[in-house]
Amino acid sequence: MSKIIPVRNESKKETISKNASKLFRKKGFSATSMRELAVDIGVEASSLYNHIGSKSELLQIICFKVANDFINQINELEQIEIDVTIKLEKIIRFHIHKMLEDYDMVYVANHEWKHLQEPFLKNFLNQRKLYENKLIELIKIGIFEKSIKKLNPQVLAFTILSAVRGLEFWQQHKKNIDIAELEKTMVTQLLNGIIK
Amino acid sequence: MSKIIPVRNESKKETISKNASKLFRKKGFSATSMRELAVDIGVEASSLYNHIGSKSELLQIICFKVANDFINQINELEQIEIDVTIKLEKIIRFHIHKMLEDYDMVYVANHEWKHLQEPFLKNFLNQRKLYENKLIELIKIGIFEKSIKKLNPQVLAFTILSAVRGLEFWQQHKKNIDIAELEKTMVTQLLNGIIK
DNA sequence: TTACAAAACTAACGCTTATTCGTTTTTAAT
DNA sequence: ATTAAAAACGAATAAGCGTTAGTTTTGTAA
Repeated sequence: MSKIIPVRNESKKETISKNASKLFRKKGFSATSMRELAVDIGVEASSLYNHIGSKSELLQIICFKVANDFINQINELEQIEIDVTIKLEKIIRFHIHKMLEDYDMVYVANHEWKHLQEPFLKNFLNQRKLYENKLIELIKIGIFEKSIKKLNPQVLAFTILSAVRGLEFWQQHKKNIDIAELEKTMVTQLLNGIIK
Repeated sequence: MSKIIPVRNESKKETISKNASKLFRKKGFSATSMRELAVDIGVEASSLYNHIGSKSELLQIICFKVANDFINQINELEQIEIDVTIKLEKIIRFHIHKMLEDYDMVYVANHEWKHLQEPFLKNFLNQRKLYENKLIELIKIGIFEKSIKKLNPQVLAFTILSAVRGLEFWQQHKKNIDIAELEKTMVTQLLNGIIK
């Protein structure tokens, strides 16, 4: 008989979630079977149900963990009194670090959330919209304070989010690009542009 | 008995592909069943196989149609002798227009390509890399000519691609944002930055 | 050592899946 | 009206799905 062995001080549920993140990212939520997940962990599929409620629950855990991390960060940022442009820079850098640390989970939250069941789907999209709106508000302040160009704040926000959400590419080029250069380049491009 | 009725001068295969694009986008490739697709078209699932070879073939058609469109555009652009920054602007605008015209197909090509079977998967990724490399080369020329800032060309290229690939958000905000403003804002942000 | 709970196992359920088969209906050309 | 091809159908297939039930093994504490 095999066993689920949690690494470090993780619970077994966390171990399963981590493995699920990896598979959901690689194969997609729908194309990943509980039997595959079980093989990956080294246990029978039915044994997983001693620790989790359902396949769907795994997706919930992943998506809301990520959503909360981002909401928390932007909430903290709101409290601090620094220039808007510096806040934007911090947000971009946070996205880059999250994508580095929790690649699988962030990827799944970005790409597989549509397979959440109600009411979790609505809930997740509300969280997302909340985050987007906070970013838009930040940009509006910047425009008001004349530190940011007078452009459509919604588009500016979505472009930043699209750019950082697309950071998956970085995983495949880890060796070529070092993280400090990545950060510097993206922050410069998104905030200052690329044309001399 | 029902029938597959092609609109305009499309073939029936094209009609099926269009419908498949819509469903693959909404539900994902794996979560879309041939029965659902059949219902959408108004026919029995088995009847589809008079026109297509397999579910997988539908994904191939979609992904390679999109890949070819983008490759063709950047190839044409290579021939023209205009400033690099104007080429970049044209590329960004082309992405915006494609996302507007063929939303479902472009979305599927961007998000569901991983479900392609070999050798199509490798083939598609090669096409993608080819496109990315052409964009990187363009940026390198710009840096050499000193019209573009000396930053990591790979990161610059991927950030632009991430930003335009994320243009899905626009579909949900069609009413609020008009396309001319969208184009202007994104081009300005990505090329000139947002800070005054 | 005994006893209990946690967590593994095997086996199965009911359902859905993509696809195939043989047949019938429809369409279009002679 | 006759014929042949195209395209629909219903039924069936084999495989895979998430999940449950009942049972056995394992780990822990008295």
